Amino acid sequence: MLGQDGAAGDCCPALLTTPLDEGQALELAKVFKALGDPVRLRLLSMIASRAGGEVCVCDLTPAFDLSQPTISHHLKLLRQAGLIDCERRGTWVYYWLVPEMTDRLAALLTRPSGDPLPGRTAPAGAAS
Amino acid sequence: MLGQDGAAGDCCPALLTTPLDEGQALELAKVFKALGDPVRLRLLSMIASRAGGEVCVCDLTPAFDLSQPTISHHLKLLRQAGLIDCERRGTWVYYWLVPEMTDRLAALLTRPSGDPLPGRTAPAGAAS
DNA sequence: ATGTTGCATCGACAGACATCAATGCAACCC
DNA sequence: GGGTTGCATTGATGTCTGTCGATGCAACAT
Repeated sequence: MLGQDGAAGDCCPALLTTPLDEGQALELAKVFKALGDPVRLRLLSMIASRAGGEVCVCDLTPAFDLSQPTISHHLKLLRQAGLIDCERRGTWVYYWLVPEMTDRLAALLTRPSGDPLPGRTAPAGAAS
Repeated sequence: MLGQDGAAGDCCPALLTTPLDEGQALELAKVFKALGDPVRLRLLSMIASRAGGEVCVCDLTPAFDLSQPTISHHLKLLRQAGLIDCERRGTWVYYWLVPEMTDRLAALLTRPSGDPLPGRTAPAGAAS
């Protein structure tokens, strides 16, 4: 997976400075695909911004005009992407953010400040 | 769009600290959806990491086992998402990264360091 | 003008995905 | 026990999406 590759020389795929290989691209795409839906984005946002760090599903479902199974499905995808995790406690199930994953994505999308993206040399006919 | 809302009180959607509203979620989802495909991720990575800041399509296409129309299609989606831009120069078309967009995404996924995500209080029955 | 090359667009098609109603299952309450 | 509530899973269905071959169009070469 993408969340446990602290093994050898593969610390961070470096999206913006080195061409991604196929394997990395496949893993990463799964996570971004999970973020590529407005319902899941709102779910993630509601979970992440919750004081206490946890949300009960029963607090999420009524915020949408969608059936309960649909919300459950979206939560499952977010969990499979490693973005959230959950636990059953008595009758209710609580979800929380996995900040390590969002941290990783943020790092991927951050360009190194020292020797940043080449910054393309003003193209010939682009002045206008 | 998402790239020009420097207007009033909407500087940055704040994915992780405030619940996203439906409109913001829809716009953001378009961008993440564009990133949610391994081919597009590799294309973006190849474009972003290119010395000089630009890549000719003719340098991208042969790197994939896909037809030329398919690559063209993916480039179009990345461009519509605001992640890259392009320009025709003579016979060739050159693409480059729009760093403002990746910067914005990185900011969205970065949790505020001062008073960060509540950091959930160790759940009651989770000690095992 | 004619041919060639680089890239975008079109139309078609198979596979993936979001959604729902129905059902299953666990935990609680009586 | 039986009933109820909270959530996940299943199966079905309509829509979206990745892919291709065929075609169109612009720029260059001869």
